[in-house]
Amino acid sequence: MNAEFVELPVTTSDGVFLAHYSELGLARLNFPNADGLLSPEQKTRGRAVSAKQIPLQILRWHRDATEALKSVLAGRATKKLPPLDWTGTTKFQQAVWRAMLKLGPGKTKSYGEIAEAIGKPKAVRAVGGACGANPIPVLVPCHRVLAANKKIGGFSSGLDWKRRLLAKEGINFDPPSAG
DNA sequence: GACAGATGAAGGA
DNA sequence: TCCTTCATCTGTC
Repeated sequence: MNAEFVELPVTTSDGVFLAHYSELGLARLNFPNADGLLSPEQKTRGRAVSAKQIPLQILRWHRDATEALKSVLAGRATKKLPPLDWTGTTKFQQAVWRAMLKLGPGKTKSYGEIAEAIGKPKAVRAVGGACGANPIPVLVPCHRVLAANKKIGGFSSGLDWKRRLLAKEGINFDPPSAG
């Protein structure tokens, strides 16, 4: 397959994300590195992309994605999402991600509740696996999925990001100080 | 076919 | 209340 991917940076107050677009829509979103800057790999790819002609359609998707990303980072609901390219993923994963898209800001569900929502209440561990395979974090709010006892669970891009995103939506996981 | 995983629940100290 | 162990289901190699 000769899938062409266009990579564009998304500058936010939390750093520079990197969005990957295919001809079908947004295919991937990379977090900034710890410094909030583009990683060396991202910088390299960015230079390569800058010389390309970017289709107008992708520029529109990028505008939608940028607005949506900033909305999420501000703790607000996303007004409009670009089409998401989930080519190469399984139906199960897509069902999990669609269930997550229904979660509004400040709302959380457990892995078990997500499993129930897609009609497979016992597939809680598989839901965790699908979350980890999520190529478009933040916009597909896998950070809003918690363990059953409201523990933070895990996050493929680092628990620090998960805590930060949840904190923006009014959900804090800092342990209550002893004193 | 076997193994691994971002879970959940139950039992014991 | 915390830790350990077992059961369950799906994805990947």
